[in-house]
Amino acid sequence: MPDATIARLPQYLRCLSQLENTGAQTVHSADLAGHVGVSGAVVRRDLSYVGSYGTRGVGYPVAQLRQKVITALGLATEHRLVVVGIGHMGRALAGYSGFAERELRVVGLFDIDPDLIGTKIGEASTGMVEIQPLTDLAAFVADHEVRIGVIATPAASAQAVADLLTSAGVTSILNLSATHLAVPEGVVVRPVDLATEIQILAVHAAQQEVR
Amino acid sequence: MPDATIARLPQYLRCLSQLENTGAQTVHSADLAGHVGVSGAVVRRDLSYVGSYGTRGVGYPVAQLRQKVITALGLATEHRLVVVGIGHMGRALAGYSGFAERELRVVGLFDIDPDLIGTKIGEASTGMVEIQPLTDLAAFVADHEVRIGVIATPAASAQAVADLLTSAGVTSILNLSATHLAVPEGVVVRPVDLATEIQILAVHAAQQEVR
DNA sequence: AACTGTGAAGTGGTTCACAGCA
DNA sequence: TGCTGTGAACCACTTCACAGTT
Repeated sequence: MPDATIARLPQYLRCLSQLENTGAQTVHSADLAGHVGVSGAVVRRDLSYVGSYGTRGVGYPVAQLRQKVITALGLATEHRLVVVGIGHMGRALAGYSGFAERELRVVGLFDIDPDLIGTKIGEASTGMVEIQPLTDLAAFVADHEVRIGVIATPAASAQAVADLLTSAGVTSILNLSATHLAVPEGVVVRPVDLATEIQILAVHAAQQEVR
Repeated sequence: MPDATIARLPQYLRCLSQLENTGAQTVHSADLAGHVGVSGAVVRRDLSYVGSYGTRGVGYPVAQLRQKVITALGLATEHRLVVVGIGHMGRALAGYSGFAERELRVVGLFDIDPDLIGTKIGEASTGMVEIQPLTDLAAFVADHEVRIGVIATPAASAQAVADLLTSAGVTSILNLSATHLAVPEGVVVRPVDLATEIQILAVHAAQQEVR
């Protein structure tokens, strides 16, 4: 299943949940497409990956489809993750309420700054988490069988953190640190750099200016 | 020029700047490739977009190449941007020191919360910026000819903010709000949703678990 | 008649592999 | 000999278009 499809499934899911609440029985690919901002063809292709069983001439059964998407996304089980580097970005993640509905649970927060250790952050409803010293990271990850780590540290410490995470058993890393990370075979890293995203926009804007 | 290439150019640039400081005259595609984590072929292809003039058998002249990359990225002129929605994410952006070296300048911060209005945030070195009420957004964008906007509001208000931005002249939007935005023709939106990124990692991790 | 499911074509980007040049 | 520049193959995803099904 393409990453692009995985990225769209949660959006379909949100629509499907709303539809189920309103009591709708079926939904057309075009309806979902409209809400998510893609074409009907994309929706049908995406749903074919989750093992779709719509009815030609009718549409998709809302409830069953919703269940299919839920299992495809692995929302049956909770996914534990740790966040390393509790600056503004780390805080934003720790307090992000959107994680709950995706069964993503921030179970550990880590930072090297002694002043931060012991502080509890996050939403009271979704559970506060205490910031722990970086030295406890490896043991914590191993003990709690965490497989997902977020690196929100400055670039200089990112590689060291990645080494810690991977050696402790993390297989998936979200890298917010704007550096390339070297990781062992089998570990998947997704880099996200907001400065780069804006840079791309700036180049587009500059081109538009010329035209 | 592909977006993927634009995204890599700043990374090459960082290497080139370092190399220039160390006094290196030339650099091989393989050297840059190693630092950025791609193949030499990608580097050469990318550099061909910026109008490369390396020497076969020798490599690229560091100083000239650096200049070429700088102009390709439009770093000659400063790009002004506004951030709407000053939660943790908005704060992270406002205070992000990496913007300076890319000539990205946060000139306006906006929020709807009256308690935040007037607060100044950002790094003292790169310039503090005061949070203004959302009602002043359109006028500010038009007056200061801002072309780039970042939406870091909750999903519910994102579309309204996008409408405000585009009608005031913004042509490029970074959408951190996890919703699809409908915008006029010609406006480019880049969606970034950290929850979705982690979701993709979670699906990969789950698959790995099974294997 | 209406809408799904999917081959087939198209698109954007990466990789290969090698000719071209110092 | 060594490294660049690039056509051509390749791959992943999107779009088209239409046959298939109720």
